[in-house]
Amino acid sequence: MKLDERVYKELCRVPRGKVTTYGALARAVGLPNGQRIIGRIMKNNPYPGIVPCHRVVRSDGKVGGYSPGGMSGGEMIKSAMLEKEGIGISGGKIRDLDGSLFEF
DNA sequence: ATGGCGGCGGCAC
DNA sequence: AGTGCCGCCGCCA
Repeated sequence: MKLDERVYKELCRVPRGKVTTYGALARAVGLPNGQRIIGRIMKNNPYPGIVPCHRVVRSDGKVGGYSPGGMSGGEMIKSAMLEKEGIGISGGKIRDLDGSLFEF
């Protein structure tokens, strides 16, 4: 199975209301340092709407990028979606409702 | 087969 | 605490 497939599958395991990181996802598919590849794969996401690519965030607390179909400025949309799923965001950072950093 | 590139990560200022 | 820079690894020309 191609790497992409595994990543998408792995990503689907992430339940609504929770998030994962690029690095974690990379490790999950056997690439300890393949964070970049994950981003690439998200960009090429062939299953928009099926694979929750918006649920992938950066390990430093920022939401990270989002370019569905190559459109730009999708990061705000990404945050909006995350908040809809119960994930708190403020100042471009992922926060829990009480202001503490979100845990992965 | 080689080079360039990317929705990042971590350590160093 | 915030910003910058370099590193690492698979995919597509």
